[in-house]
Amino acid sequence: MRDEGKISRWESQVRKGVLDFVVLICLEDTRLYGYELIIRLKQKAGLDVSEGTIYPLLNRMAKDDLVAAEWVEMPTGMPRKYYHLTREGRETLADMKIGWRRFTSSVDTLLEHS
Amino acid sequence: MRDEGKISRWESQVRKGVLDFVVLICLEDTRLYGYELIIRLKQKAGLDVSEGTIYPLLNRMAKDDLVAAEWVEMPTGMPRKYYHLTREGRETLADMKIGWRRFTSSVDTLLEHS
DNA sequence: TTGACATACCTTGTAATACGATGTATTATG
DNA sequence: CATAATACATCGTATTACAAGGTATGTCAA
Repeated sequence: MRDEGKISRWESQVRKGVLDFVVLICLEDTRLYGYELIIRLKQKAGLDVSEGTIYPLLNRMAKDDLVAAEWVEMPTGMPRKYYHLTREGRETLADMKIGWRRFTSSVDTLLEHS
Repeated sequence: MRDEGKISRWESQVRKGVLDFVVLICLEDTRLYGYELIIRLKQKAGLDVSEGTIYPLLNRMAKDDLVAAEWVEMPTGMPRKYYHLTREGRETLADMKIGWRRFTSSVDTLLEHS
């Protein structure tokens, strides 16, 4: 029997590093709140990210001034904390895009040469 | 002034998850010893991986039966520990290749839709 | 010959962080 | 009225990359 656990553990590892990146991508054009981000990552990229991951991550990025947030009272239900990119966040995202392309083509080169 | 640290910390994060993957790729066709692996990752993929990273990683993968190793005495210098893929390592690598493609195209989809 | 450098292995400590579990509060639904 | 969904948050654990430091051998220039 094939050990699925080893693969999913690996996929979790891969997600790890790229999570900041995909979150910034999602926030590039729209303001989103945490819970929405989780759903969007699932639907648009097939990424299962838990709440215990996303909320500390958003806090971290806010502390690093990559994103900023404001509370929005809803006519009904819980208030939402909407996040958007800061200027610094956009600059960082631009750098990450370059880094991402460089990195994936490195891996692809390795893949081809084998 | 632009904060380079934030990017390089991120790149370190990205490498993290994919490191097992690229190491298995490198071992797909040839036997390599740890020190050689470090040099090869640097030259072929531009990945700076330190010894404190690679040796524990190889031990971990050996414990997981993805790779196996044998000592080879050299006519001169330190003996080398040559690693090669096990059958299980090849199966895992095949799964990882699929996972890698799936994952990168998810990210690319996000990138295009923004 | 001595000291520096390269090769080659390893371990220990630390810091970062993903994730499950758990908790709170509100509203809708069966 | 209980359950589920929405929406936030935190805590503890486990994983792990990496710097720093250690061991050993060989080469080569000063």
